[in-house]
Amino acid sequence: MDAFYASVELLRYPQLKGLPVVIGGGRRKVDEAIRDLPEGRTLADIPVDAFPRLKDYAGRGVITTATYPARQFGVGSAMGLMKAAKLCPQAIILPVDFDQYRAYSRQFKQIILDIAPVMQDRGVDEVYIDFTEVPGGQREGGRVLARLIQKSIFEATGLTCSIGVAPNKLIAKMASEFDKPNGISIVHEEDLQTRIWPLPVRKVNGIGPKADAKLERFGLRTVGDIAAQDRDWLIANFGKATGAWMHEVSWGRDDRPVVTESEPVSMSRETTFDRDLHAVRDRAELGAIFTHLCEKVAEDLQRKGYVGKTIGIKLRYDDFRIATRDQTIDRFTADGKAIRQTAGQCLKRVPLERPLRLIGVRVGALVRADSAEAAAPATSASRARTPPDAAAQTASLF
DNA sequence: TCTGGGGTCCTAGGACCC
DNA sequence: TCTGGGGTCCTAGGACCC
Repeated sequence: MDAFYASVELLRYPQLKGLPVVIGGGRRKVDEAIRDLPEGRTLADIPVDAFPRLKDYAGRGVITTATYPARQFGVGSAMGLMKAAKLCPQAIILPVDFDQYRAYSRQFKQIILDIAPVMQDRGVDEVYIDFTEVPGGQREGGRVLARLIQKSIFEATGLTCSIGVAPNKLIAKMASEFDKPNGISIVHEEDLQTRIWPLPVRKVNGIGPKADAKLERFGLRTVGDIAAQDRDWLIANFGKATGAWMHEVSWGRDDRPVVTESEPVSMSRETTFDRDLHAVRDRAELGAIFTHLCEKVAEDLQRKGYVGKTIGIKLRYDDFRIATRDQTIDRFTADGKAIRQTAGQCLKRVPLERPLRLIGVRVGALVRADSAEAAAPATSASRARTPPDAAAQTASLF
């Protein structure tokens, strides 16, 4: 989907069309500014001048989505609000409304499913679709079906998307970025050298900042540069799995199927504070937030019908380093109090001297609540062990 | 005044078992 | 009298993705 969150916001505030708009996460002030907007006859009647501007509301947080006019200023996803405010102070800022995005997400995915049932979920705004067996899926190399999907989604929602059609997921994903927004790109196997090899390695789904930097150190900038290397050389320098994978990918090879169903592995909740908090000085505030996160995860598990037995915490310190601790208990649970109890034990094992920026709670090793496993006590093989108290002096903090 | 939130997968060491 | 080999599970950290 094209600029998904922002596009959904423009559906309710069409007066913002053509303007630089950014969606920024988790800023209470922005939520309040939107709540306090003057009432128009409809949302579409609220004057543009009444909307909050980035320069007045930038704080701790990042941009999740920017409209195309905002991108003209160099503003983009994952950019800090402070930096974005310098590039485009007059941009309008709106808070994230996940419930709304999820609703549109369900809608566009259902439209696709009705046309092409082999669909893999890739988050709220992206899917893989296997056209192979869809009647008419091969017409004009897939373009006819791609057009039908675009048209159906637009007519039902007013949202646009960009589609890449290719022999596998790897190439299709890259192709989907060739013609944005509202475009269709078809890439054939024989287009590898002309259309894929010139791309920077970072365009490969799975090559992130670290791999990019390492490849750069070897002077490898493009996908073609990787393809020109010996498979054995890649393995020698990047490891058995990664090296072999890079070799396959650079030659456009990918045999992963489109997976239509999968079970969740973990569920978590985390929050970044408005200001850094200290385990001792801000103990009460932290404790309340921590308990609340445990309750939220428990609600999530119960609503979706899962139980888990590995409870974990995550801390982000003021210096951005991350610490995680987890503990596996001997019964599956989705109970807030049980989660809080074990998460509290985890907290005792982690250093709490530095100010904290974020705290999170996670439940993993999930099974469906109605499964046989969920009811059974731990087997001897998976018997939980109690880890030692590594930071006993902080034991009383929570 | 840098840098969200919710995920998956991989690696590597250690415990433990047969 | 020197301690093999294979397997699973658990834990911590890290890379990456949307």
